[in-house]
Amino acid sequence: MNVQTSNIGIELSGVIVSVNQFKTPEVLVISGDLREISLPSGGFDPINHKTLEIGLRNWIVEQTPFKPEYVEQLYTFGNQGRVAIKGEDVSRVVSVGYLALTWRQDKDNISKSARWDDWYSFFPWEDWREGRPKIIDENIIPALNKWTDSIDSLIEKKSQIERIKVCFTKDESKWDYEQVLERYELLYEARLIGEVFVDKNIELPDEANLIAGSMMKYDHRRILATAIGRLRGKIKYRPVIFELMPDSFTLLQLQRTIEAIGGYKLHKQNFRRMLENNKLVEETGEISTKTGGRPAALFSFRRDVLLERIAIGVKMSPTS
Amino acid sequence: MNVQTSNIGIELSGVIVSVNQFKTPEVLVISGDLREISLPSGGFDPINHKTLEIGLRNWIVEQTPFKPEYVEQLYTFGNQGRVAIKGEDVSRVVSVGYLALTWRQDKDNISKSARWDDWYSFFPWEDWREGRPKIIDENIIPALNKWTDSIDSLIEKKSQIERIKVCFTKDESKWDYEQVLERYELLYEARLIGEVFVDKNIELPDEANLIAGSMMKYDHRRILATAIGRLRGKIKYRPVIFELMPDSFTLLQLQRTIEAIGGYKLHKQNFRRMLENNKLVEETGEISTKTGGRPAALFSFRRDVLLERIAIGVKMSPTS
DNA sequence: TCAAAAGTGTTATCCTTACACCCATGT
DNA sequence: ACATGGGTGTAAGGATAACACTTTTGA
Repeated sequence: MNVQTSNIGIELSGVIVSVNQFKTPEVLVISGDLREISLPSGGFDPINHKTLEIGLRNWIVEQTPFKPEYVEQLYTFGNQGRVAIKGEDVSRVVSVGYLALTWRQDKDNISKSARWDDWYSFFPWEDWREGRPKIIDENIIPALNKWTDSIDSLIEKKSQIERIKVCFTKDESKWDYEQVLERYELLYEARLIGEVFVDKNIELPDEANLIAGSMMKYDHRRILATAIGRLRGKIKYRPVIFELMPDSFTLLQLQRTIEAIGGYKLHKQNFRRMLENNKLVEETGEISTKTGGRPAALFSFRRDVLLERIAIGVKMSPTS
Repeated sequence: MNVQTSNIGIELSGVIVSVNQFKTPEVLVISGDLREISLPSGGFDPINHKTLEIGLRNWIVEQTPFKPEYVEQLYTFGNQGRVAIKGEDVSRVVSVGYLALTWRQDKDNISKSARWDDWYSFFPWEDWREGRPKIIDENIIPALNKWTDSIDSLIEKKSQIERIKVCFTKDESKWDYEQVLERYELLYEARLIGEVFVDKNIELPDEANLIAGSMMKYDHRRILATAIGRLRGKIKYRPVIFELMPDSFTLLQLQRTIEAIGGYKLHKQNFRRMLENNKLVEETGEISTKTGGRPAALFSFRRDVLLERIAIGVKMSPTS
């Protein structure tokens, strides 16, 4: 068998997601010595890890006070940038990214090195809940235009302008909320993502951080972008959203959680009608008085739908 | 960085798909010495392969007379079963699966070791175009029942029976065409998939091949199952189907190709209306007289949709 | 009394699904 | 003439998207 067995390292990284107070989508990060932010991660150990997923779970338990239930593989990255130097060996690192979902009650940070960060701090252009983010037209588009201006090849220039139009369209109705990775890659190529300079061993310009969100170590921000895009797509056809909810919740809490993930607002009545049509939730009979207004009926997820029709999710187009 | 850099091998495998004569979904396979069937594959070489995908493409070009354009990563498998022995080293093999789509005209096999196989020869229970496959009720269900009968734990037995009900439901309207991998895994656990015996180093019972389709080497059939499920899901929301079509085609040819992938028949008028609604195709103005009946208008894919609205695909529920 | 959230009514439009029938060509 | 595939009309039912308004609580 033609399989190379040395000079390759496999890193397992987990994007652990939780929505804080049904409002802020957060990701569990490790902050290192130099204020570097990274995902919980570690090498795959073929002797002690029966499977890749078990390996990842081990690292999460070791590095954080969390033990997620729902875990799904995202993507395997084998980019050139990632090289590990160990003694004399120069080895490539292949990175397997995972997505984990969990609900949590406490809103505090949870240990010295691990904490929860708003994922939009890494992708400020992805949160459209309060309308089109200003950063897009004030910073990103001008910087992208400056970049395309500097491209010599006319064909190349035209195709990049087209790409910008698709990724950051002016027409709000055409914004594709799932293209998180595509937008990240575009900004990366345009050198607006700070990680480019680290990857290429160039000095970091001052503006880099300002324009395009907080940096992460290695390719972890790329993995996070993949996770957000995947999750946004998945809630539309699989009922994964309930992994992020407590056992019982009000309908508005559910709506706000979906909005936090999707990055856009939903229409209340239509959202509730959709829930009814798909029979996704059922009343528990209890009532919550702590919602800040009129007391709300509490609902819980109908676990049966997992068995009945699997192709059910939260299909909703953005509306306010 | 805690990344293990030895005793791991990465294998790249490609599921190269083409639909023969708008009818038979086929996968490019390599047949080895002992009539073993495998996917085009090889090890990731961190020195010569810039990225995983480039590595895979290299192997495909080396092992087959094909050069696919559309390539997408499927999943990374790190199962225990896969162990490589090289000299004294015992190493784990992690397997990165890819899906490639291509159109081809010739219906013949293409070289001594590489050939096209109907993918349903590996998954005969997945082709519902002529109704519910007989193999399900005649072989699979009885064998699965025999298996659950032999389970001691009552809880375990109940949960496996539930799983069978979901995977191989009697209610045709609830058959989930995308759950190809889930059904494969169930059959694997029930020991109806021949590969189990190879993986566990047990002698192969005679019936194994008969019940549950042709075998493949290593975990290649699992990768193929993943590919089929992914492709079936993807054509519903991305216009990937056109990667499998020639530049111009009749509407029935397009319909038959989708049916081949999906494993079920579509309703002609509704299918055409959907194409119109989504503006997926446009008339070329030409007419084909070689279709066997009344001459048909030829259509081509409207490439613009890739730029316009990306969330367009072929959403169709099964109907005859 | 007012802010904040809960909860209900209605309508136009579009998509889905399901009917069934006629048309043009080659053999 | 008939088999084969090409191509169209119509209608019921349901989902979507957009309107706005009333109700109940806590501060």
